[in-house]
Amino acid sequence: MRKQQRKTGHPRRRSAAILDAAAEVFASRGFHGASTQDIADVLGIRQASLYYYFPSKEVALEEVCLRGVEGFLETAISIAAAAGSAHDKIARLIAAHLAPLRDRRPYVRTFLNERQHLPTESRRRIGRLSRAYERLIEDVLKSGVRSGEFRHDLDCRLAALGLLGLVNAVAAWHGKEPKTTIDRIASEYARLYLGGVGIARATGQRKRR
Amino acid sequence: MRKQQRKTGHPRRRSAAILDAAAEVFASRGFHGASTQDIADVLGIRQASLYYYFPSKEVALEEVCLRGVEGFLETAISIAAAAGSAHDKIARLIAAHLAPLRDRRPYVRTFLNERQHLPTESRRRIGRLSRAYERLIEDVLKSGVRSGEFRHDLDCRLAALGLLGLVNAVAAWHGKEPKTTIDRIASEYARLYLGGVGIARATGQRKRR
DNA sequence: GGAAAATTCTATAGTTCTATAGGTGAAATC
DNA sequence: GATTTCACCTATAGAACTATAGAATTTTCC
Repeated sequence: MRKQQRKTGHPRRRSAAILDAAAEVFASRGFHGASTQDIADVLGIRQASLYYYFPSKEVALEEVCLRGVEGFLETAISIAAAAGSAHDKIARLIAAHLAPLRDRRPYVRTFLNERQHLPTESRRRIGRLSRAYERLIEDVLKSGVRSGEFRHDLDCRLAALGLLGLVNAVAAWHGKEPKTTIDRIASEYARLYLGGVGIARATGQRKRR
Repeated sequence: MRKQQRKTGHPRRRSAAILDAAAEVFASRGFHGASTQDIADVLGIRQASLYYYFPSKEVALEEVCLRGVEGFLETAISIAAAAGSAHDKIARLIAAHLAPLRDRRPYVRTFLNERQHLPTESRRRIGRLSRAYERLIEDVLKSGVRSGEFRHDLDCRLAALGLLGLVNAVAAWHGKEPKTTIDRIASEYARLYLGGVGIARATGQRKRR
């Protein structure tokens, strides 16, 4: 008399679906706002059945957050290490930072908004990752200042934080904004960040009213 | 055998202190992560005593969020309506947006991060406010494009969202970053947003007065 | 000093939520 | 075709949390 339909398939597939559901629910309602019941509802299984896949809600958060950050630092390191102008590197860093939003937005959002609720240990570990990432951006900016590409009086720390604010905010609205592909955002933001909103290479002073 | 010290003073004072505590706790642990017990602990009173000041935790969130947004739209409207270049308006909008972080950061943070948990009605109301605010920024950008101050191919919608991302992120780290005053952030971000990180000199953001 | 108002207390009902224990049927393996 | 493993199930213990009721204490005001 069971009316549920079993999902057959490889175990990998199923745990992935479980984690997807958790990410979805954590992203939209927040870790504490989401109950394990909510996650189970998405999957069409019973609340207690989730505990076959993870030992606690907190561990589920850890796994989601982990998938939310994975790759970020590595990719950024390889971009920074490659040859090229600071200009190009910043543009590539922006594109690489936004790319994961295409196929794992709920994971990224959960990482960004809910990592503060991780247990102390993993929160610290992830905090170190974040700081390394920030420093890496800051270093690229500094190298751009040294090479003369960027303003000599640029506050690289503030500029790095600004860049992160700019790109991280995308996770919050992308998907709701119509007709805005990740590619488009990346190229527009790169332009914005590198050259500002103004007319970058105009010769004369703008007219003022 | 009561060891607590009563805070005497005007009723206004006391309710303000209660709301401060709620804002503090909501900002640092999130609405659902914060218990009424946590708020009471900050104040040194019993959990149930809070219900003398508000009828439910949700209403407390409403009041905190309301104080978190109040003034934003009004200030922005008057900046947009005033005379001056689009350049100046953007700079002033940035400064005005950051100003409340000086004296009500927990309120602003709670608004930014927890408004999604407001009951439907007030969430909608506040949603409308936010959208009006976004549109206003977008309009200033558009006027800058028309006047020739900004790039003719600027995507004003994206640029407006970018500006908001930039400034809203400050709420998350200001206070932890050492030696970074709101004034300094405002002027550096205005420069960044208007002229980018590169050595653009075209548009007259020079200080004159 | 005494009445009224304001503020906090104790005690607890009632709900919601996480997590555990043990069972069941289907699928995979031998 | 018997056995083991997998992926769920039911039932519930136990903790945490919101909110109410009514008493007690402190402060304000005359």
